[in-house]
Amino acid sequence: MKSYGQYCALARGLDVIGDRWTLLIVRELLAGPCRYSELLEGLPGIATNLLADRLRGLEKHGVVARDAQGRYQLTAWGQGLAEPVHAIARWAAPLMAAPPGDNAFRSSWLALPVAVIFDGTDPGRPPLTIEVRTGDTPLTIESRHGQVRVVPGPAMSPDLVLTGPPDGIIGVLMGALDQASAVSRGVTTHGDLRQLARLRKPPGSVRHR
Amino acid sequence: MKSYGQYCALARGLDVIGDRWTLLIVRELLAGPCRYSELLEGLPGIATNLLADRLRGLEKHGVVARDAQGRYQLTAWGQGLAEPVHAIARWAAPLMAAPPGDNAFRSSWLALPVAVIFDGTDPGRPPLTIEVRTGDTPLTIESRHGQVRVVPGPAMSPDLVLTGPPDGIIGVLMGALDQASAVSRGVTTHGDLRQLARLRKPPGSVRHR
DNA sequence: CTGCATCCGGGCCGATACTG
DNA sequence: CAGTATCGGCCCGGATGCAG
Repeated sequence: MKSYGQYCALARGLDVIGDRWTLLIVRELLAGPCRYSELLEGLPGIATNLLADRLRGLEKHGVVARDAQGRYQLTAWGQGLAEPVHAIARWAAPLMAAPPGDNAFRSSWLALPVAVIFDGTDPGRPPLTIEVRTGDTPLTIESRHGQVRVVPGPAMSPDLVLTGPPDGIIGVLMGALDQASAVSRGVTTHGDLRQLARLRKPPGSVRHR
Repeated sequence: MKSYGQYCALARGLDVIGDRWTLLIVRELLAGPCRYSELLEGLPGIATNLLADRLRGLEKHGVVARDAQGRYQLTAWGQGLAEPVHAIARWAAPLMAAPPGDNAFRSSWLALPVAVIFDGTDPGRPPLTIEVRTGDTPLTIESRHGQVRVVPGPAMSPDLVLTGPPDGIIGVLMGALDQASAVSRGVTTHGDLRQLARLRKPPGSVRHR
């Protein structure tokens, strides 16, 4: 992309990450190192040459590097994009109220709303294991040591199991849907939904970065 | 722009603000309502039809609205873009170490680094008035009631006056340049630079949103 | 003068085919 | 598996036109 040619941090930042698809590539890499084919799989709709172009650009700018196995991973500076990405996702949360329609979905993308909803470290947050069955593959949300993280695959002995379409799952995780609304959205639950509320941050609490 | 077609908050957000120039238009509007011609002036390099296109798109999506005088302004939702914009600017701060070269610059763009450096409300922050003479027009940084804001135009009786090129000014505001380095960067100061340090946030302090 | 619309050349995007 | 090559089409950028 052509540079904006402006001496402004926003413009110079967008010179690096403003290209189409670039931040979505970063979203994939925020989950950990990825092979080229994994990126293609996680970015339905991208053309292969564009993915190669973007990765070259990100590597040139020092956002992405190759590891020993040739996988792509974020540099320390690239990891810093978690905050802009979360900020955009938080701002765009109202857009998720519209149903997926024919939009593509990968269950790994749930890591983003989970990071936004269960942000930061909270010593008072209880441990909990949630298995989520939606999209292409099951996934586990784990609350441990006051932090919430997402790992691929099913859980061994989950406290809560959520099954259903992605919009319903996100509504339940956000706390926007109660048990009855969740059912009407096609979400079936095994376990007590109220455990989720204890994972969310109380409003006005201190943010840890 | 074509939609990414993904059920993901980041992708859906970028469907709205991911187009080229869009976030720079938002940057301008974060300073307050703007006429079309003011936007053109603050966005050197943009084509007039693109500005019109982007404004239409932002209006359609509910990010921007017209006020009684026909000026463009952010909606309540659009104001929420301050956080993503600040997050990108914070991430891109290292890119500002490279000198402006032939990049364009507007002194009003200093509002962004000022918002990032002197973020939030801090009751312990002393009142202070700084006049900055750089770029196209002078501008005043005011610390009042624990908050720091930028207003156009010179100050009546500033505690500190900074004159010089934009990269030097930003270095001084960040605290990256001491008095001697500032001079070597072409910045002349009237007043005590140490007053600036009292405006910056102590690391690890609580963030208020 | 403000606030756009139109036109057009060039470059980027998107889909497919192909290769080491 | 991990990209490169190619090509049509759309979007971007710059100049110009024009209505209120």
